[in-house]
Amino acid sequence: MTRRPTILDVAARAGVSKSTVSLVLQGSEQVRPETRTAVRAAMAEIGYVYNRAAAHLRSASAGLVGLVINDLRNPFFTQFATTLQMTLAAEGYATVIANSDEDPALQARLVGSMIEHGVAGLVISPAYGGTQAPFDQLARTGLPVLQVLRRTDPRTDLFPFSSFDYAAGSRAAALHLLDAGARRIAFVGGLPGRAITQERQSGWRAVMAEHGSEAFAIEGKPTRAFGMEVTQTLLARHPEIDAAICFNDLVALGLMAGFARAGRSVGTDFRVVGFDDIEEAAQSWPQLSSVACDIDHFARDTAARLLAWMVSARHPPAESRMPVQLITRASSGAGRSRAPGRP
Amino acid sequence: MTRRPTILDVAARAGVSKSTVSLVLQGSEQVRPETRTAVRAAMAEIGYVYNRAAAHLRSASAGLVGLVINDLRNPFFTQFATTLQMTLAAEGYATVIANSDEDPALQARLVGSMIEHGVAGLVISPAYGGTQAPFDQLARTGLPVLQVLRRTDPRTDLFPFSSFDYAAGSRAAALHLLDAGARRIAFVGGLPGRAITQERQSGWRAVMAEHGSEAFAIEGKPTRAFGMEVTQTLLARHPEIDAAICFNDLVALGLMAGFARAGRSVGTDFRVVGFDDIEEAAQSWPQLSSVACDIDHFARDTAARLLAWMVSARHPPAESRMPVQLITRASSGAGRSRAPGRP
DNA sequence: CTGAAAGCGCTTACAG
DNA sequence: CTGAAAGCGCTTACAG
Repeated sequence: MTRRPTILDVAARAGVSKSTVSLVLQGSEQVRPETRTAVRAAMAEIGYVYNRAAAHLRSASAGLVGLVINDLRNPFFTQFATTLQMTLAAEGYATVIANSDEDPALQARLVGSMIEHGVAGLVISPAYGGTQAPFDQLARTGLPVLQVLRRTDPRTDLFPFSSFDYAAGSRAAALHLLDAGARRIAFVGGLPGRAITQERQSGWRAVMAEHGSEAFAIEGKPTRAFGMEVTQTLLARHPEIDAAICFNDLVALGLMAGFARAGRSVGTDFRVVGFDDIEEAAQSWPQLSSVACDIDHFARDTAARLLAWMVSARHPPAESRMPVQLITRASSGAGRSRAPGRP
Repeated sequence: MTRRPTILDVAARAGVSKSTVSLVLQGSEQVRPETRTAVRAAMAEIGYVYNRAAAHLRSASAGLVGLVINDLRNPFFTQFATTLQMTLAAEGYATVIANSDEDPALQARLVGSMIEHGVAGLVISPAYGGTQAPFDQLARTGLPVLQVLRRTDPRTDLFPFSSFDYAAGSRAAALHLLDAGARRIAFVGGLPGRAITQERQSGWRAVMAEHGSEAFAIEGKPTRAFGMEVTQTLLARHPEIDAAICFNDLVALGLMAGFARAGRSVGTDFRVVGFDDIEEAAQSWPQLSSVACDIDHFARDTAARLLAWMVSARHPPAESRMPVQLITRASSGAGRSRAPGRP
């Protein structure tokens, strides 16, 4: 295995100086087209590979962006990660995706590793718990850092936060269920004490208060298994509940599987609305109504925000909320109509 | 924003030479413990951050591993990617995960980008189609490269291939269904002409041949939607079919949703076995029998293979197959027993 | 155990 | 438009 060719080898082959090769590499306009072509040909002939480490050492950026996700196995985050990566790739940035797996210690190491690798910016959906250390470290670097979907560091001036307008979504879901004939609407799932649980409950709570109904919530893990579990509780101990807004679609699908097992029909006896509108929502039976969060749009928006900050030093607003949309399907006893997310 | 501190700053602060700092950075034994402690303290005080680009430029490796996945949105691959990343992280390697999204052109760019970033090794589950160009480029670098789950380049001496023993899995599934009382077993899903479709069919084909039954396959996309679609075809035009082995669990779940919609019961009238044993298989209703592919084990195994190759120059075998296991549940009319994957 | 020197492969002003 | 020179922040022998 021979030594990897460098710009010196390319320069020798093409009969120019290495500065010229460097300029061609950067797509400079000040090199004659013929020269450029000759240099490109020389590169191809000797199998030249650009060495980013060297470029990075001398200049500012390696064109790397870091993405730290609390749970990459969750399809919602996977979708966000892949779309963000592809959007940034179109702008010439490579994205390093890492999964902190809800582990603050691992997250701290990942953030450290990304800084060492010289990322030009970072997007983080943080794990809960742990210390401020990684954010302090990030603050010291002065790097553009975006908190998305979860806010664990309150310094949104340093780490701007963006998420969806979940409150509007749960309000729309509650109004829709009442409209469809539901009388007692529970909120199912979501870990207690978490900001996102509170946000996804808030619109529903407001509607319940407006209607003088009790806001009955059963909190728990955002999983299918928890949804199935809740079915038992509901059937055995809360027969008066005739509808549920679920923390996410997984809980809703679990709840529906539980009703199926009990031989109870969803969409008439009991109405369900989920959150996220994952692909499966439209493919379950009955089809699941859900508050759609356009994660692709959100990912592209996040990329644009980060690029503006990295490239043009345009600092994003401290907090922003993307609108959501209620998609009504059979599980809430509705047809195919669509109601806007902001009533 | 001030200049990032370098080892020179650390050296000045600690009152040693920069070589000593470098040795401490590498955890060398030849530095006195007191000196080491002093250097570490100096680093913390001035907020020193290791510059990997510089280290990489001078020495061999940046401790980076590349992972290119054809469809990172597929939970099976997501699980593989996250487990591989975490296993390699435990050995001090950072993994750059990228999604080629089944696009050969994008894949070529991603491979090029990873080489430029100086990865020490690469794991690829390749997209189908496109040219050999990226593999030729990889061959020129002499880098350790592992093909996993899909083999698109036949040079397994250069790019060792590993996957699951799907043939044994579909054989076990077919025998189990016959044993449970099924008479006519179809194979549903899997894109025509793909090696993996052929592999997942092969054991079933062999069993059908041994029993003198016709091997009836309906090929198609590996999606829930396709599974639902097939239900119509089956009910309307092939009432004699009383069981199906599905290309993957998504197809199987779609098929089951289709039967549910038609008011037909799965597990008695019709038996279903899926492939992959994704989390949802145990949470659907009825629970789905499936050929389990231990993707976590496979990911750890892949990491070990790659590390052995990168670190100790131990070349893996050209091809290897990991055993699978048939998990029988209600969808095939079985109890909770487990039958081994290799009958 | 520690220090002085060279060099990894680029980019960046600066001359020409 | 092109060339010669310096330097990015490390690691690596090599002396001491």
